[in-house]
Amino acid sequence: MADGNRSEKALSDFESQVIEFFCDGVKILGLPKSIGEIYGLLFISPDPISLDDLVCRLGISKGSASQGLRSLRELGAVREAEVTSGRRVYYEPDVELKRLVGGFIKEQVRPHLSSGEEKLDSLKKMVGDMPGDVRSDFYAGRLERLSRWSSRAKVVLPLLQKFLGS
Amino acid sequence: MADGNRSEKALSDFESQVIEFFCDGVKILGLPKSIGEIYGLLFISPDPISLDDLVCRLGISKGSASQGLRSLRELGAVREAEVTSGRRVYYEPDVELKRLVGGFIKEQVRPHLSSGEEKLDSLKKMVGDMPGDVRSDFYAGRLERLSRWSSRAKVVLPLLQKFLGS
DNA sequence: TTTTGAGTTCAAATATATTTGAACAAAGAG
DNA sequence: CTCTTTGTTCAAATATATTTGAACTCAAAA
Repeated sequence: MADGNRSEKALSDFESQVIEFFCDGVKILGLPKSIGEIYGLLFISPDPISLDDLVCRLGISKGSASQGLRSLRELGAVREAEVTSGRRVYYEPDVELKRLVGGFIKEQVRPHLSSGEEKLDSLKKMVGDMPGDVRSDFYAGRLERLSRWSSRAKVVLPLLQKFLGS
Repeated sequence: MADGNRSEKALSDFESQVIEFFCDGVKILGLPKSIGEIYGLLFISPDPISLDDLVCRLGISKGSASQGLRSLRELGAVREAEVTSGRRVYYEPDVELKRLVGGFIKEQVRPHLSSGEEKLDSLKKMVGDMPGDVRSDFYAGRLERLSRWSSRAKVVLPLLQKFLGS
């Protein structure tokens, strides 16, 4: 059933530019370009899109599309649509800034903060075991400062999400 | 004048771990590892440090050290110390979270936001020139949403800096 | 059960970003 | 003025990250 209606066409100039817009965006976040392409196309498409659509329209490999979609689902930026015509899965974007930011913080930021705090604790222990001289006092002060940075971040992140939810 | 007192020694285990801590940190921000190494050593050193010290102690090239220092100065994360014994320049870190975040926002975030807004305007113009059908209404809605994201960001960033300054 | 098609995985290929090092510039010392 | 020392630049080398594509799994259809 060759479906002339659907989306196998090349990207329009408009679509390309929207996609490029998102590529720029995800680059700032340190995510790969393909993620931006996929989310961009989903974002600007009125109807849900399947993996094969992404492959055809963006001209990327099935592997890229599959991995990109997984990352986006993990971030909560994309979800399966209800459609499910036949066996194929269709996807649609989550377009709520609050949820996008929340997902990014939860997946990309918090894990780093946690592991950072563990390392900080281990460093503090090292300083505790040092002979107490001027230098170890300096070190303790610096580590204290890092702890303060970390708790600031822990206070600010939820606040940030709250502000973006309005 | 071989100065046995100063810093040509290999990094202590403690110093290495602090530096690694900062390398992890800058990676999240999408900055190169050498930036983390340089800032890390400055952060944990009681006294200002010269470019040559960085080269010797971190085992990086002069080129890397020079470029890394420049980036850090542009970010406002590092400044020249008063010392200036002889012709050599010594550096010290800025350790105020508020200023570090402020510099990062100003140098890395705002430029992207600005160029993003320009691209958005151009996209809106494209939609304005489209024949007015259902699809162009959808596009206009999506672009409107992007505009809202952008203004949210512009409100939140100064707020963020304010909170970190307390 | 066998076949078909959607989707995943991962090692190799590619693309991108960082680091190096040698040539160069600038400025004080002799 | 010339020599030395300090630091910069940038093309090439290296390291890192992403993308591809072929082999695979899984589940539904025949």
